[in-house]
Amino acid sequence: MNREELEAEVMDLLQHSELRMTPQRRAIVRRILTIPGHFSADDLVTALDQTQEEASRATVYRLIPVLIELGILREVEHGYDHSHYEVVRDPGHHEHLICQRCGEVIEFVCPAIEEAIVEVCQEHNFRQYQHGLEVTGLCEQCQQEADDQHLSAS
Amino acid sequence: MNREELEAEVMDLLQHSELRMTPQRRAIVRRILTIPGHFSADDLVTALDQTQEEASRATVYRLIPVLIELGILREVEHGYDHSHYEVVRDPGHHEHLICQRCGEVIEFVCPAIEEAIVEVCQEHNFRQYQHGLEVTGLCEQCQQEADDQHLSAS
DNA sequence: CACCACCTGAGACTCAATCTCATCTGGTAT
DNA sequence: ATACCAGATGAGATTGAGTCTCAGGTGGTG
Repeated sequence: MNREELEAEVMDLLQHSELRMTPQRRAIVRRILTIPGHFSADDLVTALDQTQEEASRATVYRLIPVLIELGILREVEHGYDHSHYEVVRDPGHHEHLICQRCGEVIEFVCPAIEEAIVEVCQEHNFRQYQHGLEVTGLCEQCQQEADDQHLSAS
Repeated sequence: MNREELEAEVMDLLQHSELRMTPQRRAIVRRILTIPGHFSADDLVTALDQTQEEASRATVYRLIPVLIELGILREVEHGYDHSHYEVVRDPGHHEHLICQRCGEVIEFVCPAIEEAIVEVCQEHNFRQYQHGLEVTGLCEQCQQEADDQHLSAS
């Protein structure tokens, strides 16, 4: 799905919810869809400030939970900083490997994990909305660097 | 492993790192090990304040990342509030089902997921330190209540 | 085209988390 | 024992992400 189609779909979703379409909300959605990776709420505020598009911090912060509720955004916790979000682009939910040292985020998909989660939810009669798996550790390069550092220190 | 053994092991870990053993650090570790479930940094500060044990907020906040680094604590994100932590008690790492409505946290273990993660890490030459899987949605009771509400609203 | 429930923005506010810096101390070397 | 100092501490100031307030604005329906 390309950006235009996605934007149309999202706008449609908003229109058919009980929400009003306002220039601010359109601007926020448009901006979100042009951000390639993860972003924080404040990144959004800053990005909107820099262009002529108008949407205040309060409005941005108010819209984010709504977009999560609608399944358009998903919260991604990096664990070190404040909240980050990403656009849900189905199909293919992905999980994250996060390097503790350099902060690199490697995305991967794993059907086996998806299936296992569905089974667990059935066992517990839990209705899954979203899930997020984050594996923290060291990426290939940082393993090398960390090991070198450790050797020279001892 | 009971609490005394765990405490001894943790103290040993601290002693053999480059860290100094201070009364404050001992107090914090002892307190952490007596908390049954998840806790926030501020819960810890409050708990220490209430007893005669002494450790300032700054000291608590300074020690938490160290304990995570040592693998003694793990960060658990509830996503709605500030950071929460839990003691790593091996074997049997568990994942979390989190109810968006009432906040209940259901823990579960799933060897299939653990295995899948190990495989993915091997594929990416990633050295795993920790992982956390959080599934958000509705618990059994809240599904019922949310559905009832939805019906009466329409 | 009038109406009003919903939306917005500026800025005050909250409070978890971090920083500062003067003082203290664990643990090693002497 | 004891002197020494890198590392640790605490009280309080500071930061900053996120929330709240409230007066005024507006989308969209009847």
